[in-house]
Amino acid sequence: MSDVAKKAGVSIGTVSNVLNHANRVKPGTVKKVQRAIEELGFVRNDAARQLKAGNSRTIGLVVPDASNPFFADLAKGAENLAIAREFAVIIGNSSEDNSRESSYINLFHEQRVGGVLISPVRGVNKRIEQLHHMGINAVIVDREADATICCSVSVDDVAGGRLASRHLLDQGRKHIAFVGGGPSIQQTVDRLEGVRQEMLNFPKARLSVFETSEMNVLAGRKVGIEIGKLPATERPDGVFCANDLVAVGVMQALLFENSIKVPEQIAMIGYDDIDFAQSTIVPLSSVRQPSHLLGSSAVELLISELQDVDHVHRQITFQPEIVIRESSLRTK
Amino acid sequence: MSDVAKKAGVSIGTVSNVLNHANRVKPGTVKKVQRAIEELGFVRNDAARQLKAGNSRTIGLVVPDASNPFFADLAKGAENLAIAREFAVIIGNSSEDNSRESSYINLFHEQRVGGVLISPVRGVNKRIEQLHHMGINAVIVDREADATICCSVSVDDVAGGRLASRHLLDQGRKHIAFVGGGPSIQQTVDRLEGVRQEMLNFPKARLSVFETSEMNVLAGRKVGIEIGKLPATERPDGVFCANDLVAVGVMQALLFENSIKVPEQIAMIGYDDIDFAQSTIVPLSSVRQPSHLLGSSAVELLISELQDVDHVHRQITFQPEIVIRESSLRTK
DNA sequence: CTCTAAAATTGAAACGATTCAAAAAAAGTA
DNA sequence: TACTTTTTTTGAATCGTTTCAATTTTAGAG
Repeated sequence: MSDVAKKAGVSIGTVSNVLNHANRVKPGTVKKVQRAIEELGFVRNDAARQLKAGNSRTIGLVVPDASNPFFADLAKGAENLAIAREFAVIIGNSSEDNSRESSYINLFHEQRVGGVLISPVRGVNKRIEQLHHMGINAVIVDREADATICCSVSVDDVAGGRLASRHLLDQGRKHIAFVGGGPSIQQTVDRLEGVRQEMLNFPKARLSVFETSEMNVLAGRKVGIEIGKLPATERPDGVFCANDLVAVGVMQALLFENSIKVPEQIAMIGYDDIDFAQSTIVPLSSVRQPSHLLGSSAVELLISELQDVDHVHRQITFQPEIVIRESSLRTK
Repeated sequence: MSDVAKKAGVSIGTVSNVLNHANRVKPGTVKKVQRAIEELGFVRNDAARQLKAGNSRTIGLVVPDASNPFFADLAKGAENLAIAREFAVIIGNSSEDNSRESSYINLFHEQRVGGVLISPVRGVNKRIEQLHHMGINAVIVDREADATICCSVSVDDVAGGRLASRHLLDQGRKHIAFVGGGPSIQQTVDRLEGVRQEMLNFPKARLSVFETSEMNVLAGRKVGIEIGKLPATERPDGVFCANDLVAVGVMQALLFENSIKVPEQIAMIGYDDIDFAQSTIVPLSSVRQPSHLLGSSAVELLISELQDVDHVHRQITFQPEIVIRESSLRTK
C-alpha cells in the first residue's frame, strides 16, 4: 500500500480512505490513487484488514453432506443472499462426522468469520452451548434451537414424517418401513416421530425401522437388498425413506436386485424432493422442503444479528409439503 | 496470546512456539501453556498469523456449478486430500458467470489463499494469463492449460465425445443430436469436436446441434420438448447430452411431454456418470470421468507447486470411460 | 566444582491494513 | 487582506501473531 501511496504522491492514510471512504477524498486525488492501484496491480491484504477490524465479512456454513442436492440447494440459497449483502460464504463439509464438524468450527473461529450457519450432526444443544460460549454468532439450520441463545431456521420434520406416512396409510398400506440414519441424526428422529404419531390413527398397521450407516444412495441400496430378502409375510408394503438419496438406493435394489415392483408391491416415498426425484426409474413421491429459502433466511437472520443493535433471536419454522408421484400410488 | 503467556508464566514467544514448534519447548512448559490455553478458551487469530506468514493454508476452488453432482464429487475429492495435508478448501460457485468468477478470484486473492483450483467458464487462456500475472498459484481443473504457465488436470473431452457418439452410431443410429451449452463452454466445444471427428467414419449419418442456456435439468427439459415436437423425418434417433443433468431433463421431456420411447425411438447417452444416472426412469448410459481423482490430483499439484522448490508444471489428462445402460441399447 | 555445549526461553521488530487526532489546504466572509 | 470555517490530508499507533538474534537455563564432560 505504501508503494501505491508513493506512486500517487499521497500518504498511506489517503490510499486507505480511497479504498474505504471515497467520499472523504477530493475527486482528483481519488483518480490519482486509483490509477496507481491499477498500474501496480495492488490487491488489498485481507488478513491485515481483518486483523485491524477484528472480524470479517465471511460466513461459514457447515453441512453434514455437501453432495446431497438438498444441502447444495440450501448452500446456493445462502450464497446468493450473502453475495447480495457483500458477504462471502465458506462451506465446510462435516460428512456427518462430529470431529470434522469441530475442526471446521475451529477453522472458522480462527478466521474470525462474522458468523456460522450450522446443521449440527448430533448433540445440537451441546454444540449451540459451545458456540455461544466461544462467542461465535450462529444460526442453526434445519434444526430448531433454544430460542434464548440463538436463531434457527428449520422445517417441521415431525409434520413431514406425518405427511409421508399418512399418505402411505391412506393408500391402504398396512406395513410401513422407515429407513433412516439412526438416532444420532436429528432429522431421522423427528421424521420417525411423525410416523409414530400418525400410526396411532391406524391401529392395525405395523411399523418396521431400518437403520442406515449413512444417508446416501449406496447405504440405501444395502437396506433395499435386505428388505427384498424378507419373506413375504415380513416384507413391508410401504417404505418411507428419511431422504431421497436413500430412497433412490432402496428403489434400485428393490427393482434390480429383487425384482419387486414399485409401487405395486411396495409403495415408496422419500424426503427433500431433490431435482432428480421426478426422474427416477419410477418417479419418486417426496416431502418437499424450501431448501433455497432455508439458506437465504438463515443468512438474513445472521446478518441481522451482526448488524442490528436491537436484534432478538428468532426461530423460523417452515412447513413441508407432500409431492405425490407414481412411486406411492395405490395399485389399481 | 499475552493473556495466555501471563497465565502460564512464560513469554509470548514461548506460547507461539508451543503452538507451532512444540518440539522446541520443554514438555513441562508445553503442558503449562496448554492448560492456560484451555482455561482461557484461547483461539489463535488467523488473520494475524496470515499477515505474518504472507499466505494461508487455504485453497480456493471455483466451479461453474456447485449443484452439479460431478463438481460436488470433484470438490469432495479435493477437500479430502486437502484436509489430509492440513489445508482448508473454500468453494466459490461462479454459476457459469464470468464476473462472478472474477469476484471470487479477487476475494481469494485478498485472502491470500495458497492457491486456486479453477474450472474457468470461458477464455481459459486469458484467465490463466491473468492469474499468472497476479502471481496467484493456480491449477486448472477439467480443462487443459498451457504447460509453460501452470498445471492442469483434465479429462480428454474429445475422446469422451468420440466414445459416446461412436457407441450411438455403432448401435445403428443415423441421426445424432448433440445437446450442450454453447460455444462459450469449453467442455461442450471439445465433446462436440469428438462427435464431429467420429462422424467422419459414418458418412451417411447426420448431426444436429442443440444449444442450452444452462447445463441443468430444466434447460435439458426445454430442449427435450423441442426435439419431441420435430416431425418424424427431422427427429434424431440418438441424443448425446454434454452432461447428465441435461440428459435427465431431455429424457423427462421425451417420455412425459412427448411420449417418445427411450431407447426404442431415441437412444440417449449423457456425460459424467453421476450417481443418479443408473437410477433414472430409463437407466442412463454415460461417459464416466474420475471426478474424485480430478479433485485430489489438482490439490496434489497445487501443494507441490507451493512446497517443492523444484516443481515443474504438469498437465495430467485422464481418459474417460463409457458406461452403457439401457437408454442407449439397440432395439431388438 | 568448573567449564562448555546444547537446549530452552525471551522480547522487540515486522507483517499491512485502518483509525483518528492533528496539521495543512481550500473555501468562505467581512 | 486577514480571519474563520470547512474540507483534505497526514502519519504514528494499533491489531495479534511469528521470527530470530540474544540471553538464560540445563545437561554433560573433565
